[in-house]
Amino acid sequence: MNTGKLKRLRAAGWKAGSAGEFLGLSDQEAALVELKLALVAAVREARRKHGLSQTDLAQRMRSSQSRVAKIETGDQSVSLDLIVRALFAAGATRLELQRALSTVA
Amino acid sequence: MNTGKLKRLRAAGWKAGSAGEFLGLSDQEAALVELKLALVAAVREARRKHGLSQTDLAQRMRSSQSRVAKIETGDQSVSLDLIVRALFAAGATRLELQRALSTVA
DNA sequence: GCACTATATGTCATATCCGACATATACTGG
DNA sequence: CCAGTATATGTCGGATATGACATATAGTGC
Repeated sequence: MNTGKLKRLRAAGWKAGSAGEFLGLSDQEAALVELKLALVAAVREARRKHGLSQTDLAQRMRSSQSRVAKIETGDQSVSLDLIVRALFAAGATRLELQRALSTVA
Repeated sequence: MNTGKLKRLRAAGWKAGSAGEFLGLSDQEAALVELKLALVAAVREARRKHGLSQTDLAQRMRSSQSRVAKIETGDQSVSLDLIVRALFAAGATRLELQRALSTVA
């Protein structure tokens, strides 16, 4: 077996670390979830701003109405990629994307 | 009759089925690719800034060195979700993420 | 009540992504 | 040269996300 690799991994450890640096994975995942929620809100806003229905947006993304609904309701099966694609397809600009990120708690 | 909606669409320059829609999709995809590349650069920057090797970062993300390498080389198998998770795991703040987005062409 | 539109929810086959592993390259200090 | 470290690339089985479809709910105009 490859114990050498394990040793190297252990030796490498978690560098750059004061105690506070030892952030749990859950914190990172919480940040990602909050980020997604902020963008999801931006999608709905951008879509309505441009007078599009979910079906309209779905066509622009080459997706389906049900998937757009899942995007906007924060369904856990929806990736960040899809959210951002929806945002652009809904006519949001990069600046609006940045602005949406500012609203993250 | 729901002509109000059509008016709003036209006013916003969003006629369904127009040539602009065709171009729109490739523009949207180009925007997503550029966005990913900007974040990928930010990952490498944040990782080095905190003195982490790819293996270190992989441990923090509960991933593998090879996947981190793929993230940083812009491998097409890497999702935006994973890039952002890497960014946070590398110790980047939400502000740094926003700043990275500002560098998109 | 009925037809129409918009949005939400559940399911499913398949497409895409993931971690892991092997391995390659390159750079470093004995 | 050799051993150790860092990064890159190819592959693969299993995990997750996707579009599509059916269907549900709710609102509007007739």
